[in-house]
Amino acid sequence: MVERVRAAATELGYSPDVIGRSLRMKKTFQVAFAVADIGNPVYVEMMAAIHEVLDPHGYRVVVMTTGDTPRSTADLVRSLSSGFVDALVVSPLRTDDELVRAIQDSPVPVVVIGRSLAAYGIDSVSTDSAGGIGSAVAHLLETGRRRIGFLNGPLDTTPGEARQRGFDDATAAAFDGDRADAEVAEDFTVAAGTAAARTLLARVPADGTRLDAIVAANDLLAIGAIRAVRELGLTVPGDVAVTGMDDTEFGQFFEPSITSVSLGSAQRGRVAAQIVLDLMDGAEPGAAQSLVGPSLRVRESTAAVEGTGGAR
Amino acid sequence: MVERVRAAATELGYSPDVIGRSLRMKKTFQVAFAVADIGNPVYVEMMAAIHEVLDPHGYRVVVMTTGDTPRSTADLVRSLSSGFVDALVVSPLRTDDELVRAIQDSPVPVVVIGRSLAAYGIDSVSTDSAGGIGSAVAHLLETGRRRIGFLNGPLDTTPGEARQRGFDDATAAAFDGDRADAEVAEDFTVAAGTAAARTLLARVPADGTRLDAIVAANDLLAIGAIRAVRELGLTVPGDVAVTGMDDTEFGQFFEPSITSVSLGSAQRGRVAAQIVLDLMDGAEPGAAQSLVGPSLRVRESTAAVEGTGGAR
DNA sequence: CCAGAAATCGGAAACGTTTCCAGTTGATCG
DNA sequence: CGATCAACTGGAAACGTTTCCGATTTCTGG
Repeated sequence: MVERVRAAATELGYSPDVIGRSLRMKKTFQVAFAVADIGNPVYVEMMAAIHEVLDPHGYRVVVMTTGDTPRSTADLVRSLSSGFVDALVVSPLRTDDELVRAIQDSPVPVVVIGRSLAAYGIDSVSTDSAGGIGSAVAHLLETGRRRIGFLNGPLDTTPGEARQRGFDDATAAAFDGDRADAEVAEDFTVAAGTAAARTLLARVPADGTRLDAIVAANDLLAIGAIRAVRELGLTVPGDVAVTGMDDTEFGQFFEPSITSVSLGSAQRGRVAAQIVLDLMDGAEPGAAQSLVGPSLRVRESTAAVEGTGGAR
Repeated sequence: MVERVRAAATELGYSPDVIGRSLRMKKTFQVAFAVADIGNPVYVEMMAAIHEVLDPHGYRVVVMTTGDTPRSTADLVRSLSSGFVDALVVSPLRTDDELVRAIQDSPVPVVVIGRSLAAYGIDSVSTDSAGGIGSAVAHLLETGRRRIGFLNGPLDTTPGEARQRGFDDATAAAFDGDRADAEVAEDFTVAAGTAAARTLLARVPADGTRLDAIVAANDLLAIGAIRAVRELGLTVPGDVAVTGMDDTEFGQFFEPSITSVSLGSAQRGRVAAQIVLDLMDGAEPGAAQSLVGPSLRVRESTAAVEGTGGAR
């Protein structure tokens, strides 16, 4: 009997109404993914990974944009109380008390991708971007570079802040912060990177040593840096080595291909999605704290220079 | 009184339950966007544009992946009958009768981005990618190129088929198809582009004229082509001019920056979203047929060569 | 001051599903 | 053959909202 009904159901093209079902079951089978800028390749990668994990479990992914203030992100988190999703994955650019409180008060599970909020009992997936910058610096020193410039994005963002700390720590450890110089670009774009890199390259330090390496806080800034280097008639990696961060397709296909620190965006997305599934399955909130380690992908833009060791 | 209630509502952080509301109003305030590969920059751009248009009207965007067969896309369209969205925007790689029928039978408005389905009474937003290829060919001829190769992706896809037709038409019109040669890459990627471009460049035509221009069916293939050209010790645009299609950020920042035919992905997304809004507002289905024209963005990769006119 | 109209208000139905319970049927064992 | 128990079946309640309708109150004009 039951199979005859099933047969008839498929025959007639009947599928149960999701809304009635949701109302009764108090479950929407939807998960929201919220970021400031859905065009950013890093977030696209995360979204694709989240979708990939959640889809087989019957969950749909709803895209939301947060705006770039913690305030608007908090508003969005509060709007979850209207009950259109079963959980939220959010990657905020900046975090403040209001946002933390909104997340803590959320009626549905929330997982944060970005900085660890373990201290507040919030499930989060973080990465060690500071350490990633450190590994880029180490790689440059190992391949014979002597004087390193840092091209960062805005310092009042979570990534900008962490990466700055990473650079300062790494250069302090290596040579007391000497032979290191930093410059902040307007934002994480190629154009801003070119502008800031020009400033960085124009500076002549006291001891007269020229920059022979630039660590950029993401791949777009790295491309900007390469442009600025070439404007001066210098070559990459011959005169100046350049590293990026995020390991985007962009950087892989650029010429020269760009040495980049992968922060495992797809992996972070997958992990966050898995935590969300566990949470909806009744796991203890605030218990999941995951760290996805950075890994350096060495490519052409930091090739050691024959003979001279890369310094001049 | 009503305002006191409103005040109390915000005070207590109350927001009406979306599900109950949807059940009663028979409206979910959600629109689905379905494509085969959400990682593709073109689709990302569309999605961002759709989101941008729909968000202010209170609609959420749900991401779906179709798989790349018309069959799985049709299944997805049929699944709309469960009523989780108010409308669908879909951009199928391939179209067949089953898909057309599924769309016609859909209980909610569907807008197709891709090939025009006006003949079937389906609202669609299309572009003239064939004409776009034509304008690339024309530009190359105007800047003195003499022998043109075409680097296409799979011919059994809607874009691949249209672009091939565009190239054949344009070269037939210009010189009876002489001095033109085509090669099909495995798919629309850099690696496949490099491989196919090698084959293309290796061919020595009867009259001995070497290729001095390559028209690629998208920007990734164009980058692949540039790699293959450089492998032979030739330069772009000096020896060989290269054009791409889609006008991605990728191509803009590549060196040389790539001349590309913009198909207005963002614009197509916006238009589709607007049609969806009209349809949900009671507009006549099947009436909206929009064409977003291609436009050539000339950049470094097709710069005319001084003196020689680019031919050798 | 009253009749009628307008505005306001409260209650009930409806949306489509799942879940629960009571009632019925069928089977098994004493 | 009868009693007990299991399995199955059908009906009703519940989920949270909006909408509709009738009833009550308020307002307006004669």
